[in-house]
Amino acid sequence: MLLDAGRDELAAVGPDRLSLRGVARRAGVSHAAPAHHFGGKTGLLTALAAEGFASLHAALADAVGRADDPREQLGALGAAYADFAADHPGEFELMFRQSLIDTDDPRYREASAASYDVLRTQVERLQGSGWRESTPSDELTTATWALVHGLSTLRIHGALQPNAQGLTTPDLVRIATAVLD
Amino acid sequence: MLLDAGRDELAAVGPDRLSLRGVARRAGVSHAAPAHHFGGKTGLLTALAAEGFASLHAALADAVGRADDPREQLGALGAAYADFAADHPGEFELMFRQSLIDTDDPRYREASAASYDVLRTQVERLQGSGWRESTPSDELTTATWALVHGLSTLRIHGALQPNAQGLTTPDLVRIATAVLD
DNA sequence: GAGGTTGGTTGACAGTGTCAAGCACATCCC
DNA sequence: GGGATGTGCTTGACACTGTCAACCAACCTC
Repeated sequence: MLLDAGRDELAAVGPDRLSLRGVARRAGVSHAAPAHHFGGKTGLLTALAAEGFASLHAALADAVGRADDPREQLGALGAAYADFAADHPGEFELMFRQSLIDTDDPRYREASAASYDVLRTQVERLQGSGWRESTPSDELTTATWALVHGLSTLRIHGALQPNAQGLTTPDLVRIATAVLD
Repeated sequence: MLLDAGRDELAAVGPDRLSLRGVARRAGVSHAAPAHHFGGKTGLLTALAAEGFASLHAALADAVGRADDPREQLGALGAAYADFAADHPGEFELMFRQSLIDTDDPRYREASAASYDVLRTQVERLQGSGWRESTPSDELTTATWALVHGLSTLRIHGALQPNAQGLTTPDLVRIATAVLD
């Protein structure tokens, strides 16, 4: 499958160095087959990004299901997000590179919105039990997402904080919950 | 100046589509001059990223100087960070793309560490006056940076939250301080 | 004035995305 | 059965890219 080859190439070299011809070599097809099938490089990358959001969505939904207490569920969500970013850095980076993908693609929009909804629902559930009731839920969702997203990306890029490279996912969750409580 | 042309090209097309030959055309020199001068594409991009961190550092230091109250200073820091990201999205994106630059470059390391130090100093000053005393200062700095960084990048990419496109910098600061207080 | 350093130029090379043209093969319609 | 229509892919070309070796013209230093 061409998408599998693309995912492998993405994991191997990252979104910047991914080439259609490399994907074609990996899949054992001619150099122009990927572009033909997906309409161009943007098409393949968009499909991979949408697939990435679908995987993230599955991981988030799974994380929510594993915990009982709403507060633990939110922590599990954050942990799943950070783990996904660390385990699939190529896909994760691609998912937010609007210069490489077509953000108007319906499958991409749908997949990213579904992930967002998992978090929003969880934040609203937690607010329903009294947590930060006075903050508008969309703003609180944005802040939560930004915090987890920022921690995840800064850990991947690892450029800024001198000590951030060694942070484990439980460390990140602890830092985030300390701020959010 | 070759760096000026690089900065212009970065602002015009972004880090992904920047080409050395485009920079050369803009500067009116031969196609190989930029690579010759900076040792390769990575060299030019690293120089631009370091320059970007120097600009960010200047903006942050300036923001701290404009306010009196330590809490207001932290808000001003966040606003300056978000404004920088919004005003120079190409440079900002490049500064965190470790696949495009040489993160071991001493000037890059120094410039990014200087920006981080401004925030760390401010967080410690605020903790000295009683704010979140029990949280380790490096973790609190990391969380603050991650929150502001996440808000800034998500606003630039604008992909996730349905409503995040219209958020102004004061909105972001309000959201961040509501969470951090 | 010789020798080196600095800051370029020119021309080539392999690799890239894209596109038009074609080709094999399956499926449908009669 | 026999075309017609599509689908999935190949082939070959094109312009563009980063990199590299070779060369060159100042300029400074001794």
